[in-house]
Amino acid sequence: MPGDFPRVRFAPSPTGYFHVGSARTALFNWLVARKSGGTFVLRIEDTDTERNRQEWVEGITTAMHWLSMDPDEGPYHQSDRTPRYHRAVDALWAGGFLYACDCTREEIDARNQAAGILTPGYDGYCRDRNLPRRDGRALRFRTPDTGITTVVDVIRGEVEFPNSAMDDFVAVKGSGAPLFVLANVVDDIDMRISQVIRGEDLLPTTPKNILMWEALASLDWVTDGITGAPPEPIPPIPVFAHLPMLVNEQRKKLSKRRDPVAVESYRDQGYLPTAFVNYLALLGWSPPGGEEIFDADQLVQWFDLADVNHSPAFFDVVKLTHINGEYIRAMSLDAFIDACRPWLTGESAPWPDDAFDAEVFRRMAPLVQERVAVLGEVPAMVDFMFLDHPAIEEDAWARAIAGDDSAETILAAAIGAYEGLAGTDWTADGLHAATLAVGEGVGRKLGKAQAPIRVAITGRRVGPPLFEALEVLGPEKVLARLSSALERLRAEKP
RNA sequence: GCCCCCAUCGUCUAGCGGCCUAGGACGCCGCCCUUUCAAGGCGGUAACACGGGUUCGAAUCCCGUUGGGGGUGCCA
Repeated sequence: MPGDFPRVRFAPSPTGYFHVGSARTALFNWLVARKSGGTFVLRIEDTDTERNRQEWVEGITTAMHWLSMDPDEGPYHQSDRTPRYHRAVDALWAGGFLYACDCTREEIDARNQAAGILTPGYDGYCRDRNLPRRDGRALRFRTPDTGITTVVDVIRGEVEFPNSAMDDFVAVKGSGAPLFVLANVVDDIDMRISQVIRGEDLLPTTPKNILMWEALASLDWVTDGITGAPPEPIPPIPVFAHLPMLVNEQRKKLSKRRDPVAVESYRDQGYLPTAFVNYLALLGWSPPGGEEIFDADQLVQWFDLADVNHSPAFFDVVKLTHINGEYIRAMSLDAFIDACRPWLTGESAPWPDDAFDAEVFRRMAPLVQERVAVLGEVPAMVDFMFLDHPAIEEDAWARAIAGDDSAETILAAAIGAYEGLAGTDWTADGLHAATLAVGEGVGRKLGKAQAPIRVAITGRRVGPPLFEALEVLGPEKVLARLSSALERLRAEKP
């Protein structure tokens, strides 16, 4: 029920593609809303005009839709709300919570260095200079010198921050543009957010949020009724929940530069949204019964923020892939075929569109389904079906044909045996029996005997079961490829 | 430097004082099945960071150490 409490929000900054860490944060917010009948708000934090672009906003909503986590409200854009922030700034200024500052970063660093202080923070130089507000001067928030600010966190309990360690942070740029903490808090107030669920990297800024919230509350401000409800007094400070970081193998926060973090790229590789959500949920949380595979309904039913772990979790693509494989194998044949479609036609297919035969694929699909872990692997499993002359991998040729003394005999014998089958018993069983006999002729079990044939036909050493594939491919192509391989082999012989 | 968070197999985790000679899953190894590869079945490898307490009893509670991470922007 949109409008109902609790009200949670996912507030990404559109500075790139959709990050898996963001997806996890969005998921946990979405879960809390679904679990409790609350409202899931999407807010775009685009106050940094230098780094934000509209296309990234579309990327976020598209990816959220793909994961079935559409917001109940929004997206709201901070860039649409600047007048509102200016009102907040005026109120804070009038209340004495802000002061103007014209220090540059260089000046601050120089002073700190001269004083022999290694602390990179602001030294409070302008605190009592009573500089008037003027274009070009930043506005800093005056933080208390003493006391403690306590963050109430559902996951971590009460976390205490000494105010003395907090410097006077910039709330408004010299240009007059609001900065993160200010916009964030004003929005959470106006949108009546009751629970803030976000990454642990934001935990250290939370006391600033709280101080800002308290300042605004002391000004007897009113909300602007953005939700459609009538304006009312400032709501209480939200309860927080800081989710453990998602890290790479080096145990460092996932970075856009070094780690594969784009949700879009997982989609393009053929990961299923259901499997992706399933895996994401397993990072920092596990269901009471210990199940590892579950659907969204079960997840909503079992999920509880209080059960979320405290420690960082490695985003393990190997395990994600395993889970994706489980999902693929659990699909009905029709669903699998349907899901494969994007990889079978158009640019992502290694064959021309008119070479693709849906009926042929349907016959191969059950064999393919249990052999792939991501949909992107499908084309390579069946390309020999749709390519007139599938390329033979060099390594496969070298190992299974050129490097096998019996290959020539096997290929020749297979041609003879298969010719006899054409038109009479061209079935997987018939081909199986014939190949078995060919193998016996050179003293080989089927496993070894089929290798040169497989490579000659498919170009690869691994693939779907051979005889089923040969049956579907038909005698004409099979015999042609065997002959051509045999010719090449003889031609290459010294 | 300062502030904050975290600490069970390689990885994700179960464990919330006795049920733990620590369970599951992924990975890895071996065997079975087998037409390659998968899938499946069976088995194996592998962890409570360290030191003090508290307690009849500690992976579980407290303190410290060490280690890791995050923050410390006129980014979010």
